[in-house]
Amino acid sequence: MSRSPPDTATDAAGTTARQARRGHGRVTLRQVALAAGVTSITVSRYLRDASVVAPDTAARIQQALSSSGYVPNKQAGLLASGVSNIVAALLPNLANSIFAETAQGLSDGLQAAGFELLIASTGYSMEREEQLLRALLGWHPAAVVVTGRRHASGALKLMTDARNAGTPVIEIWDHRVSRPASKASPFTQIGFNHADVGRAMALHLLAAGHRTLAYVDSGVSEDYRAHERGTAFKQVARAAGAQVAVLVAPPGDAFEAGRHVMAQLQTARQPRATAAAFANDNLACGAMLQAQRAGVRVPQDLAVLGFGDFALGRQLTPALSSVQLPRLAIGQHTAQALLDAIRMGKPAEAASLPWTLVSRGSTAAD
Amino acid sequence: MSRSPPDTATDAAGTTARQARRGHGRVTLRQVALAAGVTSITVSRYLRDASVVAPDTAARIQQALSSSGYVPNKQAGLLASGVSNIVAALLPNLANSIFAETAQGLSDGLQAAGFELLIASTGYSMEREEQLLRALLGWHPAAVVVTGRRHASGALKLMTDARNAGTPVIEIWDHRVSRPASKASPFTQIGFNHADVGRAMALHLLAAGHRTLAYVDSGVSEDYRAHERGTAFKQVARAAGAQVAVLVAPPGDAFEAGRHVMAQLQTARQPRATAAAFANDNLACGAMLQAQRAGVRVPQDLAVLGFGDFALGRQLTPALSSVQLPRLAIGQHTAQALLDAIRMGKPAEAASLPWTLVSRGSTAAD
DNA sequence: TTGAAAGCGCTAACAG
DNA sequence: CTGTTAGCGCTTTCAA
Repeated sequence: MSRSPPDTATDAAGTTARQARRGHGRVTLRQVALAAGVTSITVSRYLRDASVVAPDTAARIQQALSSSGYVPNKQAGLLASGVSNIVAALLPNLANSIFAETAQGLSDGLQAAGFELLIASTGYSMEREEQLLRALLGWHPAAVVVTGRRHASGALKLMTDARNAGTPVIEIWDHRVSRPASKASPFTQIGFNHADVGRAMALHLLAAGHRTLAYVDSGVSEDYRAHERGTAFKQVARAAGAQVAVLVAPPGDAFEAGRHVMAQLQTARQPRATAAAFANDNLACGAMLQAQRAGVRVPQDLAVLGFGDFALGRQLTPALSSVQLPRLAIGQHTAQALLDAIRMGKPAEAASLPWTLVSRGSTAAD
Repeated sequence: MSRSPPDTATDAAGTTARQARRGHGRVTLRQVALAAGVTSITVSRYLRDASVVAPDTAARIQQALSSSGYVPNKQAGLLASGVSNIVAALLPNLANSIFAETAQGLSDGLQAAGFELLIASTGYSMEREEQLLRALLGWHPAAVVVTGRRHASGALKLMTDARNAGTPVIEIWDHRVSRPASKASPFTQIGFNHADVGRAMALHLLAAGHRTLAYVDSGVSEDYRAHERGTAFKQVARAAGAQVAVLVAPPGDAFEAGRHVMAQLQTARQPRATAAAFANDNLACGAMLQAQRAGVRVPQDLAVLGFGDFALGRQLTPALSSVQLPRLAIGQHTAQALLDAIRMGKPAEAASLPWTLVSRGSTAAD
């Protein structure tokens, strides 16, 4: 006998035509169709709406399907149909409960409508945001969700291109009315105005009679929303004739940072603040725990105001005053707006969502 | 003039041949190629390794590329190449810091290797896990990560099929040596043995002299790992002659639940427990805060032991004793194991990762 | 170093 | 109700 080429390459012609030339061992629609004695398109139709095929055909397809372990290939499906059921979302962070709840709201709303959520966290880095955005856009998502209105220029270009190609692009967790007529952000915003919150925080403390204030900013220097709240806080307080010191929390564990800042506040040489507002509740809680340990009375010696209204703050004694945010609502609302936009083929509608400053023991006036 | 059909349907025939028959307005490889005066395949090669094309060709391609806003279509790319760079991961929950850190570890490890993470949360529901698994498998991921070793039967079938098709499947957050020879789990496990932890928790409290114990189980009934810790805790404690009451935390906010359980412990008719172990740190912290409020001294009146070692527990006074877990390590290790497995074409290797019971003030013996 | 042809697995469009 | 044909955008294989 003559030697045949490497034995993987024998005559080949046999096995159901060109069976395994590039395939990857997975069951395809055609294999299911063959087993059911129909063509792929019929199975494809059955899969989307079983009622469009004849009952007995349906039965055979069902049979073939369940004995095969078929899993539809989405790459192929989306490529062929051109419609994507993916929504790409970029959040600064998933560990933080603030964004986790938003993700939950988004996820739930989309899941119910048959969309899938491709999610990634940027760690507050704009550079990483751009990279991730580029990668996620490769999936040609039906919509894109990003956090905030500040982005790297490359990211902005990608967002603009996507929007021009008809993909809804939504910026969440911020909402800022466009300036005069200049460079109004061209993307839909769903969130709230952080400067408004900063002002409300200042007014709350001023109303309780405080005239020497501190604002403790986030240690995450890229968290511009925290800075905006701080800036507005400072402006209002100073306009009212109060003194304001702005401190920046050290990076790392937020509880620890809060403790540290509290210790710092107590040893300040300048006139000692009688009230402090924090960039988030974790910082504020850390500060409260430190106060407890150091014998600083809250609110008598120092009033403490947080941001975010996390579960923990409500459990402290005294309970922490804070700003309750539409965490879940942002996600839910965004999901809804996205779905509407996708269906209508129009950009999504912007929305300003409500927040509430909740006054509790930690800022009670005597 | 004769009326033309609805004015969207005028002659149309013009635009660059069959241009818009099914296309979707996005820039394709071919458009870039046309602009650069080459064919698509050349651009494709350039994109993967710029050095394989002639320098001047490369220059023109680069030029065409950057002036076009081209974003590669991954659907098409993966379909054609048959290799996926997606890793699908299913976690019970993203809000909880315990899993968020694992996600972070996974994400970082995969990102560095050019893989993308498709992540979804099951809310501890096996049914949802199965649905999500089915959906995620449609992307034909390079590997699959699920949480725990218990799954719905449909999910198990999917996992088995995937593994048989050569896709590494890893179960994280658990590690249980296979029983005699019976139904050893066929999937790679990366995590730790929860019964071991439960035993260590009991031994720790017994060693401090406690003989009347309580175990506060998670209110999430599907969290079998918490139950396993509880069962082991009970067995060891009873074997040592101690009394053990098992309580179940109410569902809902964990801090609140912890408070509630603490109140319950103090009004129990049975012999009052002198030490309580909790299914997680959030419950334990809620209990500590309630104790503080109710004047129960920790550890003198009641020793408290948590699980998870969350940042908050360390800030309380006294600091919470807890079990420090390889949260991040599970993610990192899994990423590494996955990558090795994908490259080697072998199943990933199982691993038991270390944890530590950290003794602090809340369980200090007098 | 570049191109032509074929095909990944699926679905749109039009028959029948 | 079902099949045929073509093609989504990219990559593989082979040839030049």
